[in-house]
Amino acid sequence: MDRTEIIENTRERVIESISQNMYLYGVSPSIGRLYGTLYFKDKPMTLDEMKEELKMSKTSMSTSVRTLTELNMVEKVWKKGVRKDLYEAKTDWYQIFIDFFSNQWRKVTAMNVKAIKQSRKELTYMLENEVLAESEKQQIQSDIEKYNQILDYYDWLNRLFDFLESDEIFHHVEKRNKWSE
Amino acid sequence: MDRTEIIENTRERVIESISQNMYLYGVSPSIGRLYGTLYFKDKPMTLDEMKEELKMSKTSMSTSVRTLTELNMVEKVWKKGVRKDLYEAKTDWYQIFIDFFSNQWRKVTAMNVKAIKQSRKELTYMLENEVLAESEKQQIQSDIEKYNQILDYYDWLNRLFDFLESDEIFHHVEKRNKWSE
DNA sequence: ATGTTTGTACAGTTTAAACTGTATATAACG
DNA sequence: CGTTATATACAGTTTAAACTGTACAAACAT
Repeated sequence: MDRTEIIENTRERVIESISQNMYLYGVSPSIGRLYGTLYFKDKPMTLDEMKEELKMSKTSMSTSVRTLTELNMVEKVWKKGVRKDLYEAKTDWYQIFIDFFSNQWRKVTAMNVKAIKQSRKELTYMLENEVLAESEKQQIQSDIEKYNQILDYYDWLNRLFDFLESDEIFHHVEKRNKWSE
Repeated sequence: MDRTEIIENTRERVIESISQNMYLYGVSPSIGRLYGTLYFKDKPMTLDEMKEELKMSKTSMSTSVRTLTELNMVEKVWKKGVRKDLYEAKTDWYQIFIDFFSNQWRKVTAMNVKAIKQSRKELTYMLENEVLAESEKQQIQSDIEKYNQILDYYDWLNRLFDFLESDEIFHHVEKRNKWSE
């Protein structure tokens, strides 16, 4: 095994490890492997280069790159004279982590909040306008209380995301250069 | 449509919304629906009751409950005289959120760190013990620098999890009772 | 002990996600 | 303008995940 091969293997191991773990961001291992590949290439890549490197279809590369773009993990770059689209990996993992929450989680919680408010509205209406048996009333009030607690939680979650998005978090959990220079 | 049905529908909407969004925790919609169902039942449930309620197999209920238990979203409870296992939903979503990171994310980052340290070790060895062309040397040093940056990031991430796990986070992003009493 | 009940392993089936190849729209170039 | 190159929509295929039913092991009751 020659040296170039060893270097290649060390990379391969790390890429594999990154890809296996990217399910935390809700993407498949293949997409993870693509990100890993882009991460180690210091130049931007075209879809054809990715296809070649990963031995996969161009269609897959296209959709995967789109997914990674939506996650803010990859961006399209322009280069004069090059017709093909070029993509490169973003390398600021702190930012990627924070963006993931701000984008993905916020979207999801917003949908939940909507559903809950609608349900709460309907229950409140019943409570105010209908003649109810005592057991029904308690049932409803118990549900409304649950909804309220969930709303408070989502409110907290959003403020947490604000906290992360502003760089305030780095005052309390600071970046350190323990390993890198 | 009578009142009981309306109440049921409002719950159903919220459960559906919860279940659709639980992919953020890496679980399937069915598992989300199970959690939602348990969440609204104020009593613990047996596997047979879940099976009945969701019209699914007992095997699925068993594995789903296990998954939810690993996520700290459900816990087994004991009740004198009842032979069947009883499970109930945990309701402290703040804690669930934090536990998710402390457990799942930490596990994953630990694996990544291991792979990276191994790779870095091999590269460092080459650098110190082999005669290398200048281009190879630069290649290796560039990779090592990448590994170091990743390690610093993971170090930060773990300290962030510490920050969440200690209740320090609640001093900066406090719980509020805006909706609930 | 013996018989019953309950939870889960496992193999097989169904359903959904990932992936490919072709066909087409859009943009770049002469 | 016509021609060529590039990315993506879409239908079809493959692969993986989710789910079920049966069979068995562990726990309990008698």
